[in-house]
Amino acid sequence: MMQESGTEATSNGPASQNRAASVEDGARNARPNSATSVDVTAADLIHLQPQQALQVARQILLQQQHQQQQQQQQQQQQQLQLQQGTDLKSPKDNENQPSLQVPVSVAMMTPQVITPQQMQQILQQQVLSPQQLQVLLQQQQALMLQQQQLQEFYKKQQEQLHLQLLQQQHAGKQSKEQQQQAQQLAFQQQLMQVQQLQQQHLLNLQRQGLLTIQPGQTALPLHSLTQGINPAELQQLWKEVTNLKEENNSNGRRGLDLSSPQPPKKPLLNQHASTNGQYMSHSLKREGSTLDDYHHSHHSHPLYGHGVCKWPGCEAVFEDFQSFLKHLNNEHALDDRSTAQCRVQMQVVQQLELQLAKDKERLQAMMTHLHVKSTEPKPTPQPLNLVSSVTLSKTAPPEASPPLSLPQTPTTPTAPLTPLSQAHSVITPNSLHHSVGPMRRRYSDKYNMPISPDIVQNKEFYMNAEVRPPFTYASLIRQGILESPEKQLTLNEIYNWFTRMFAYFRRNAATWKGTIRTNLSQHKCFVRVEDEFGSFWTVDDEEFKCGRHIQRGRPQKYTADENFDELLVQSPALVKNIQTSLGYGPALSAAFQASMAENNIPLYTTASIGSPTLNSLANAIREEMIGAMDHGNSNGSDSSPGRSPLPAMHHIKEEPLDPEDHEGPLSLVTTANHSPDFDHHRDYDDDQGHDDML
DNA sequence: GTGTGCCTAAACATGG
DNA sequence: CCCATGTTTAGGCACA
Repeated sequence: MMQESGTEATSNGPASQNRAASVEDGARNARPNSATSVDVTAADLIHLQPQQALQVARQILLQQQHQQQQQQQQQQQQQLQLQQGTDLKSPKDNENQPSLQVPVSVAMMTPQVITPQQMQQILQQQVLSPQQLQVLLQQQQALMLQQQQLQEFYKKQQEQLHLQLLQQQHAGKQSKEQQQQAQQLAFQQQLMQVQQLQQQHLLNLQRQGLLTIQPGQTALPLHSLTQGINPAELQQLWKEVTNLKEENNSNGRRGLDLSSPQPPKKPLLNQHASTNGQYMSHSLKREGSTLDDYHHSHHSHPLYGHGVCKWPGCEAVFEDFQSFLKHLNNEHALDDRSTAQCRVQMQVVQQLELQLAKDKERLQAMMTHLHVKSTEPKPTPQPLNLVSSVTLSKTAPPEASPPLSLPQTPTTPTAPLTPLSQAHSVITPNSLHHSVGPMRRRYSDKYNMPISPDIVQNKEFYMNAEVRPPFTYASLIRQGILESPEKQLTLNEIYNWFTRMFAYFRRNAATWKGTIRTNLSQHKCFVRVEDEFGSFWTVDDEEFKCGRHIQRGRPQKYTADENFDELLVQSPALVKNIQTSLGYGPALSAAFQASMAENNIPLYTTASIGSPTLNSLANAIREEMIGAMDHGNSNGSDSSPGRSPLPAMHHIKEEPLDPEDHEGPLSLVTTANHSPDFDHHRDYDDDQGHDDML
């Protein structure tokens, strides 16, 4: 928990920086031209080629952005006129310029949102894994939610400003302009304050891993920051809220009541509906009844759910909706704090949008890549997602396609390159209909596919996308250990490796950490070694290839016809501890294992009887170790500071042997504990120990 | 239907 | 007592 390192969130590579920058640049560059270029609806995307669909979608978004920008410009002009003219407008003016009621801030909130429906349409053309789809949809939904909240807040903000301005109006025309100027000043000060809060908030988000802002990418968040705060916008924002007086005049005095309907806002909502299908459903719903009805009868305020105030950081509980409304008006009224929170929320939304843009870019690269690949093999119309691809891969003879030799030439550094899916299956749109639930089948398990190539090639992808890596915990732990300089990691370092390498494991730490501990204990391939500074874990790759677990429960029956030699060879309990009981340093232990592997000799211990070769080699290593230990422990480990790379001679937990099995130091009988299928995969021994790259 | 592998939760033990 | 670490067991799920 406490070791959730704070550095992972910023570990994006330069490639993603470039990608994000290009997205931003593209958006900026496209704006001036987009008005004349794109005239495609989301529905048209269905008829497009998969590669084109996303680009068109992006063009649509850019077009929408441009329209919004135009609206903003219009508003600026209109507000300029308003400022130059009299401060108060007649209702007629209001009717003539309905766009005045469109808050710039609200327009800013919906720059790049595609509806889930649109997203589905697009995605169903593509080749996607359920995980990727899930991630996209979650991001999209989060965006929608936040936008709704922001819109509600801005409505309320405007209404409250209406009231204030109405009061000012009653105070007399003479002082009105002065008051406005004073308020404008105060407002700007508030926003400046908010800017600082935003930066803090961004930093927090970054630390929490919610945002991934690369060092070279600072221009983006800074840009959005300044974009949200620049003086022009301050002016705009101020004018915009001050121009709502007429609206209030025509509507009567219902300023503070959030439940008060806002007929002039309907065009705004519908306008959004044109760009946001999900919101359209809301707006249409609202059009059927007043907002009052909406809030009171449906009680589905975006800031109110399950009896809890959903204002950021609030979470106050309320019995009924009315008390919530009171709370909303009292606790979250227009003040410095609320304004700051609102602006922060805007930044959050902007960042999410940015992230979405990046992910869409990534998605496009993925789809382009996979689409090309999908035409190569026979287009089997079956399987579908990675799960199935795993299954397929398992049916294929491993030696026919050694994972290590897969010539992967990434089209994009972040596109997930899943050798198996590319080699053996085609991800079809049907896969989208499959559940996006947790994957129970991960490759590298039964046939012990080395996962290094995939992890290495998709490193950046897994680091940034909250996609569950399609590997078993045991495979991942092994990878982490083998990646370490000393081929050994403490439990804590294993945790850190997971959080560092996989965005997915930056959440639900309690769950996966527990699973890691269970795996370490249950898998015979993980060997715990103790030294004077603590304990660490190493990998017995041979055992990993066998994929055995520590015997749980009652020992399996050992039939007399089992081959005794094989039992010797397969002694996992011995491997689990006797090896380390000799006090071999992990590095040498790894070397030892490698030697064993090269000789195709299963790793067990010097104590175990077996081949003379093994015995002699083990003895030689032991002597070497003893000599080395005389020189003390010198070389430190980067990944495990404060711990000696050489374990102390004293060790370790004793293997809990069954009493009837514990006969003599050699414990040969423990072999009886093994699974009946212990020797199923001996043919893959030649693969061993060569995939500890990185 | 059954066996197997994996994941997850939980209980428990141990040591700092 | 709390927490981290480690072990063990049980149940659920997916798959062959």
